Amino acid sequence: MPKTANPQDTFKNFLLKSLPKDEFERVVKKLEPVNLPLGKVLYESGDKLNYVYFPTTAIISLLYVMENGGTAEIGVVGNDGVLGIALFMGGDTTPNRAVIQSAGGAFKMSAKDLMAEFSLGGKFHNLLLRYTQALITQISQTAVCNRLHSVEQQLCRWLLLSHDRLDSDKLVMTHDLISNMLGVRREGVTLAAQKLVARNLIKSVRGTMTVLDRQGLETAVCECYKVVNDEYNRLLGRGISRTFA
Amino acid sequence: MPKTANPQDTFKNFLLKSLPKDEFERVVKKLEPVNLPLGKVLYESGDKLNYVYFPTTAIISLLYVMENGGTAEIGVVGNDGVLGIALFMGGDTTPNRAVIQSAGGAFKMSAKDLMAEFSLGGKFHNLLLRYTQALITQISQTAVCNRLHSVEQQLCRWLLLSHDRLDSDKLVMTHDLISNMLGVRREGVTLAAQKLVARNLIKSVRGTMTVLDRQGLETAVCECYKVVNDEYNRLLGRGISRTFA
DNA sequence: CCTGATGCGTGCGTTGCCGCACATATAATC
DNA sequence: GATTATATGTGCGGCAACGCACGCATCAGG
Repeated sequence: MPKTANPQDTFKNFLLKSLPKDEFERVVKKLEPVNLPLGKVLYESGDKLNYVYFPTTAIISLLYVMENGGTAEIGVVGNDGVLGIALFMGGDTTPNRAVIQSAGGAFKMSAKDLMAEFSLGGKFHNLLLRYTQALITQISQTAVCNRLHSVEQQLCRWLLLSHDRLDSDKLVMTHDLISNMLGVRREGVTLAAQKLVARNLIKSVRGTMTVLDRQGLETAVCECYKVVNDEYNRLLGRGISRTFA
Repeated sequence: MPKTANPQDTFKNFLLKSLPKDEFERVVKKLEPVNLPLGKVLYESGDKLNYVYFPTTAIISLLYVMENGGTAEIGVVGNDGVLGIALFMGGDTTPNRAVIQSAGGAFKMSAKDLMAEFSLGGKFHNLLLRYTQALITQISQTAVCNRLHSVEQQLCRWLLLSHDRLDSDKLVMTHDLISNMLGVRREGVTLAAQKLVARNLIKSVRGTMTVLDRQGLETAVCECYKVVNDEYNRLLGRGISRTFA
């Protein structure tokens, strides 16, 4: 690991943190810290994956971009996991765009190094697959939520997913960007946000949303959030949710 | 493999068919043929997975069941793949229900046997992971489609996904069942079906829908179908689509 | 052949979200 | 502190899908 990196930071990523000592020592040598600014596109649809990313404080959004330019988020990756699962799953591209939803740090690892460690079949292999399974649940539940729930509920879910992956209660994010993630109108997000503000669950001012009442949000959200969270707990042995952290 | 089974049938499943000779010989000994009637529930949400299933002529629907009883399909498994990926991904349960959408045959394999072969890290391991990646794309695109496309487009997609996994052009399926899969009203399916009938793309009579104009359906469907199909092609080296079969 | 069950067609009022237009409010720049 | 860009608030017409209710067609079993 390059001199500038703080080895302590690797522990902010739950996958890396969960590795046994020997594997961790080997993996950490292959990691390179990177800073990821808001809006940066890590992968474009169809790109060859040269690196995978283990976020520490950054949050990455997986988006599908339609032919007509419309977008919809299919999942989100933060300190709970890794971006680039398609690599070890055997494709070397994905049909999705990966964009930084919240600026922050991550560690990147080359495709070659990742595959070398993955093929050893140790805890690393196991953890990556379990994480993938958890991500599948997240994507599945996104599908369900898109089908059956209101914009307001989906906004709650989105806020909680983001909040879980942040240190702060403040999300730097415009209604317009959120609308792109959720695949709804910007006005729809504004309306939904207003309802949450009226219930004193969040604060929403120009470019930032602040979580005021985490528990309240959890009662307002649809069951989808809990389903996903329980799966993360079960599969990765640790809650992502900050409620039970 | 038990005496009753026809070894030839294993080739109807594309994953099994793609195995190299030595691995195939080993795997096929562990397979047991089963007949799967319409509506049978193979896994309930949270069930421990004792078997995985390699469909040959059956089609299995992966459903999420909401607390209020509402359902939505997140993906479909047929002769293109295998039901029970959560097993080798490291969970031993899934939060979804798996139900037979179209009656037919499959081969089942015990969890123990599957894991033994999977852990050898051969082509079997590789194929299962690549298939999982393709399934992830299918689920992702379901999420996108649920968000952005009309019931009519989704019905087209659903019809094509089913048609691809069948020998026949006739789908034994009521509007009511389809509405449960798509997570929409029964009347919505009726309306959408009528529009497709008016365009001479399908026939729809009490309990069966028949594909009349496969190409026409493909022009009517949203891009989601092609995205998924291209990924299956790319990852598994063979089209699922019957257009290019 | 009758009867009940099942599947499909249709109408009606309601709702949630859309697209658009535009007003206002808050930064950022000079 | 005036100007410009960006972010949010609001209103309006339109539409797709919803929930509900009911009628009609088809099928299975006595």
